[in-house]
Amino acid sequence: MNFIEEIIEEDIRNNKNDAKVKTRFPPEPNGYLHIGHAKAICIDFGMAQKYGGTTNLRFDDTNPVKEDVEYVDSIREDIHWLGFQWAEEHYASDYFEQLYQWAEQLIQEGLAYVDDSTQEEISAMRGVPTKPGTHSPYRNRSVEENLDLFRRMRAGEFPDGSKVLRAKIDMDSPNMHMRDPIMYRILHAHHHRTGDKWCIYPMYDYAHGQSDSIEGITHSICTLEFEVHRPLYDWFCEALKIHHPQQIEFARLNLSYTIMSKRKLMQLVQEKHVMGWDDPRMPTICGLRRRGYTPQSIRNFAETVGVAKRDNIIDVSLLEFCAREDLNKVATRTMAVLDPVKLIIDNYPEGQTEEVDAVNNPEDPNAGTRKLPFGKELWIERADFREVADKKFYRLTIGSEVRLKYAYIIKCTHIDKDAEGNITAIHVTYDPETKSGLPLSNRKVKATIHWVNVNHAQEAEVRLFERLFNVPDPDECEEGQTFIDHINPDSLHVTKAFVEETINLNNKADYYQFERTGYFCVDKDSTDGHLVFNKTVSLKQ
RNA sequence: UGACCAAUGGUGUAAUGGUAGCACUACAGUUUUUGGUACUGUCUGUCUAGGUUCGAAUCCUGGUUGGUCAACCA
Repeated sequence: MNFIEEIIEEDIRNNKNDAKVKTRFPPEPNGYLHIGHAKAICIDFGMAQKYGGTTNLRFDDTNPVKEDVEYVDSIREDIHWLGFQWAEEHYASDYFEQLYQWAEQLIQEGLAYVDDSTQEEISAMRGVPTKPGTHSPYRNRSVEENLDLFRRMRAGEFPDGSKVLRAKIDMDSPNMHMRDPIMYRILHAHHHRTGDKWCIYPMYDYAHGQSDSIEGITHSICTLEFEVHRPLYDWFCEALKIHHPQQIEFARLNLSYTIMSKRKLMQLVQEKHVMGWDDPRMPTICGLRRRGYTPQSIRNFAETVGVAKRDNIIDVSLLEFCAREDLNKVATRTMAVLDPVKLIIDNYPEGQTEEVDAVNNPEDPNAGTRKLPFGKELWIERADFREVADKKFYRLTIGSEVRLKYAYIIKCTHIDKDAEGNITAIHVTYDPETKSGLPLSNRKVKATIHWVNVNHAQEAEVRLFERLFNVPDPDECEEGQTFIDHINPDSLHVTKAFVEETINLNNKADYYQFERTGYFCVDKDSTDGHLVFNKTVSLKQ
């Protein structure tokens, strides 16, 4: 049981909130969701599910200059894809009028004032964490003057940045957020939902807790950096005498060999270090989706990393483990040769083709079988043959035997080479008595290799991905460096492969395992005559 | 020279005063028509110094280390 569950169970025992649980996931629509958000989503929705409650989706759209509907749509899609359904969809901007009324109420009670100081002056008066701040000369304006000014702010009488509304709290507080925090700023900006109705916009601290309160949220779960905001969250709820949700903070997810900051991910996209937000190398949810991760694997990952308050860097190998674990159960097996070399069965009848049975998924009997065309000339992996083999290599070498999966046991006799010494063909003989299913096929051989028929395979593009960064913590930089300097210049390899001809856009599985190689999925760049596969993750070697 | 938060194997995370466990990683072995899967095993841990207690990873005090906070961002 994690510490959030402990808090919730304690609250239920004490019949707090009538023993109900209601959470929310509150993204700002200013970027795409990433694996860190996936963790938060799994916690927000997971806690409510576990305790019989519901979860709202609320867009924290209080800053019109950064936000856009493009992001709203992608966020909705990503949450659904992950497998969660929100009870209600809300927008902080839906509460602007209520928030405004509450602001007037605080002014009436002498708890808020309009400040004409410049940004620089306010910053200077706020002081530093180790030294108290000083009072603004506007701090003791009358209620009437404050009210008049605030109403004229709303009416649009003042230019951007000329005035702000501040809460009157404590300029001596060791917590910077309590030093008369700004509640409203003037922004003559077009909002993606409210249009030009408003020219003053509430700050996060003035909007978030009250939005939670309006929705009747019981447990407002967020990341650690908001811990210092909690006294302010509490202050507004108390000052307004409204329902007071409990803010609970947990440590955000960090993943080795990647970055998680929205700003930096945006930079990767804008500077074209990647193909887009959904580039399979990106830690975004849409990137992982395109990479071939299953929603289940991401949910398992979020469950496995746990929830605590200590800073962490999760090893990407755990994410990869979760991918393999789920993909092993659901991926359709197929034969694909990524680095082909021709194999010729010299004693196999010229022009003959026979069908062999192949299992679609050994982990799932219901997945059935399919027929594969076997013949005299096959493609096999170049790496499955070695001219000089050491003891640990037990695949094909001159004089040795291996099994061609679902077909025959073969023995290598000799090889052809070109002028440069590259192997152009591998000659073998087969034993007709060893066809899979026949009694003699049970003979022990050291290895089984995969193949595709030269005359039946189709060519496909395969995109292989390496880590986007070549250091575990790309944010750790030497003087004068940035995370950009840690980008792995070799993170994308595009190659041609031969795959079974049965796969096409009308007849494709969601997830494939290329036997003995790894997990792959069909990329959206595919067209009818040209399949593109993305490698999700290798099989464990 | 501030306040707040946190410290358990290489990485995460449990143990809520009573046998330090689990997962990943790494390495061995068994099974296998995928060098996959499954199964078994091995290695490695309570930041530090005191205190309370029959007994401390757990409670207390000091220290050390890491993180957060000084946007009209969220």
